[in-house]
Amino acid sequence: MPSKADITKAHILDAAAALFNQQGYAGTSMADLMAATGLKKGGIYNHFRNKDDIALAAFDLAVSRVNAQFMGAIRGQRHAVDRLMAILQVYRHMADAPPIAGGCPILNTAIDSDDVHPALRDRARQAMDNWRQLIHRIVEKGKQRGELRPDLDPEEASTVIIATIEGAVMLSKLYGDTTYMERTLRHLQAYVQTQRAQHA
Amino acid sequence: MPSKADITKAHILDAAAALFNQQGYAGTSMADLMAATGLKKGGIYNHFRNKDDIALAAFDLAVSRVNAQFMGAIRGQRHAVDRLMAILQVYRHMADAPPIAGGCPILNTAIDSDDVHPALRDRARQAMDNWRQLIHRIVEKGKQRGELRPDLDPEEASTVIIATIEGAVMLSKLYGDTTYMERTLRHLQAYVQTQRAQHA
Amino acid sequence: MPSKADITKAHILDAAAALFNQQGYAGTSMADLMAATGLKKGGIYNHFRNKDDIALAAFDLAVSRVNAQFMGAIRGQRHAVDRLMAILQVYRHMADAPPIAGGCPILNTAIDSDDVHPALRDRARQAMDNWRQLIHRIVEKGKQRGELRPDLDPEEASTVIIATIEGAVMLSKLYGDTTYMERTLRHLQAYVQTQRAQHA
Amino acid sequence: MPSKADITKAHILDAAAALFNQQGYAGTSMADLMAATGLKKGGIYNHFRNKDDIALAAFDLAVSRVNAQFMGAIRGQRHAVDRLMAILQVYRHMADAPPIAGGCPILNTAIDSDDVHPALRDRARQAMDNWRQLIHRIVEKGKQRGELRPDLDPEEASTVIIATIEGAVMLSKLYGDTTYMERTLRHLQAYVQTQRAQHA
DNA sequence: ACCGACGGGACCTCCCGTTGTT
DNA sequence: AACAACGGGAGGTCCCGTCGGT
Repeated sequence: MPSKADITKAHILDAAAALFNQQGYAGTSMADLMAATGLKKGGIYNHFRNKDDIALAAFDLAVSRVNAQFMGAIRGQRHAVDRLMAILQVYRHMADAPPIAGGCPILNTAIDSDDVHPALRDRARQAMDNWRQLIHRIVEKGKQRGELRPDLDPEEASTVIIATIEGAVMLSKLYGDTTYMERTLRHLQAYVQTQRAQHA
Repeated sequence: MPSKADITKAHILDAAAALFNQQGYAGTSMADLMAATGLKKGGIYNHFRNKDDIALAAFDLAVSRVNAQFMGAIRGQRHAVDRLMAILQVYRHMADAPPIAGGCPILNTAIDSDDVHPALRDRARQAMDNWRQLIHRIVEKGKQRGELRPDLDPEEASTVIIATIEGAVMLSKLYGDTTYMERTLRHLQAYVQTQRAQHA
Repeated sequence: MPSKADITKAHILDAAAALFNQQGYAGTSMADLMAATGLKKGGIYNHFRNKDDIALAAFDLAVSRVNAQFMGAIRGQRHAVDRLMAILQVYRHMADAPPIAGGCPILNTAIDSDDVHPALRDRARQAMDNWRQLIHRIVEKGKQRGELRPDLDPEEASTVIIATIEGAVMLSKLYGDTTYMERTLRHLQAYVQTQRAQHA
Repeated sequence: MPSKADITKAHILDAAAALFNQQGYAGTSMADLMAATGLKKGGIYNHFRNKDDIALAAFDLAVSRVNAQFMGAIRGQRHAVDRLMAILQVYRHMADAPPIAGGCPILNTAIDSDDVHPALRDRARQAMDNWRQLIHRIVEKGKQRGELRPDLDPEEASTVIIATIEGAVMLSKLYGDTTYMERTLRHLQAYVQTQRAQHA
């Protein structure tokens, strides 16, 4: 049973997540937040200590939205290859119903916060760690189960997959054209299939 | 014979390129530029109309620095595979002597300017176009010469290579660890080698 | 029941009306307003969007102050000649208790805004229209009632009276000497008396 | 034989007179002057110590232009009434070929400088004195010669004529409509004719 | 005699955060 | 819990004037 405070706080974070993800930390003002939430300054500062506080919580919300998509996608899949393919599939349809406006929050925050906002950068690192470990575990477990080639390095697999996806997210966003994402996903799908263990 | 104005302007752009690339457009203030250049506002505004003007010129400078590295790297190479490998090699040693502080200016500007600064975003698009076409031409010519597999799609190759590199730049920067770049480069090198045409 | 905001806003406009009327639009800075109101920038910008907004509202206030004097003066008078004389009388005693420091706001704004500030100039036109119509109506009604000569042109009468008064305001202000105003009023009073209808 | 310095100085003053007369002292920047003259800052400051210096000299130039029109108009006239009518006539055709853009420089400067720029205000006073004395002398001499009514007060005549004209200048400028000037001139011409001495 | 480069400061506006009030 | 009012400062831009060069 959410209290009124929780509802307002969630409402603020919902708007803040979109704004910060699109405009960046320095590019988003409290006035932007006031306009987006319909609240006045006092109404916002009742729930957060300062702009930093909002940005950090909004980042967490944005990441959790994206993660929810991953979790939903891999839930039904048991085989490591299927799980990896499911993750890739998430990005194929992300343009249609994005979990958060403005592209990948981890990528955005990593670029935006670097050299500027250590607290945010640490959050971005942590979120990236979680994502890397998600893929890492899938690969590790797939190897144990004999679903993936035994010589596949989980570190390299997770790094390559994530790097390629993030680069594709950037390209598609920069051009406003999902073609770049699709080309990249095709490549990654082929790569993943290549890692499938060969049955004797 | 560069005039004093040219020297000062170059000095401003040198500082601005580093600042904007690290802190972003909104995150960089004219006061930052004053501190970095040692000039006062009057001295800076004598050479540029406004902050936008500086940011755009600084971006061009940063991109030209990176491009210069590419051009130098592929100059000695004739074979398409060698040329692509040379480009990858540039990123292997980029951490040691970066052409510009703060990482890839195209990536940074693409993320920073999106939804916020159309003029900068257009510059980023244009710079990205140039880079894509560089790789595209190498692949195209390589196919014509029979150096690369005839079924290799130049669009996909350029997209995949760039996306993966940019993602790796982001990862290495986020963690302050070149391991991610190295892993990714290893993967890309293998990918490029795979595209080499098989002689009968 | 005026809210605190209304009081502060009125306080700002009171100071702004005097400042703009004396120093002009370009000659009055927000720092001047801060000093005159005792408020800081945040306090002022909470009530007005920008300097223009303040200047326009301050002009309206200044004009309304002057108009109030006219209305009070002609209230007790029924005869057209008496009404016109009452208006002239207002200027006779204006130096003792000016409704607004700095002289006639319409004159000041007309000169100050011309070729420079279209919005202010339009306000000045509108205020001048109101004033002209006030005199115009007095003359028109006086003719209908047979109080004024039937050959008197209301347009010319209002134009001449206003032009002469404004010129006198300028002269008296320029020299800091009400003699010029008094001479002019004497002339206008004689002019008005001349327009009285001759009874058979 | 004007030196090059004189030519440049006159060129600057020519532009400055128009700018200051239209935009006022505070509303005119050195950058405006640079754009209008085609000179750079150094070129202007070679001939004037500062902005004040330019404004004062430009005002003198503007006034001398207007005065030249008066002098030319009354030169051919010997009778006092004819001379006064000639002065009025100057304003009738001023809209067609104004001696200086922006209206009467004395009026503009009187309003613009009041409460703000004592040096400029003193110049405006002095220019106004000259003008008043011009009319004063015409009236005085006209009375001595028996051309004007012996009971006409030169002080009142000059004050009324000037005040009315200046008010009309303001009205015509404010509305961008010479009708107001024409109505007022008609009134003043009738007034002047009334002052003609009655021959026995 | 004119231009070029620059200092140092004022300009208006917007910023984030705090306080008092309802 | 929300708003209204405000402080104090930083934001980018433009200002006037100086000085070295040519």
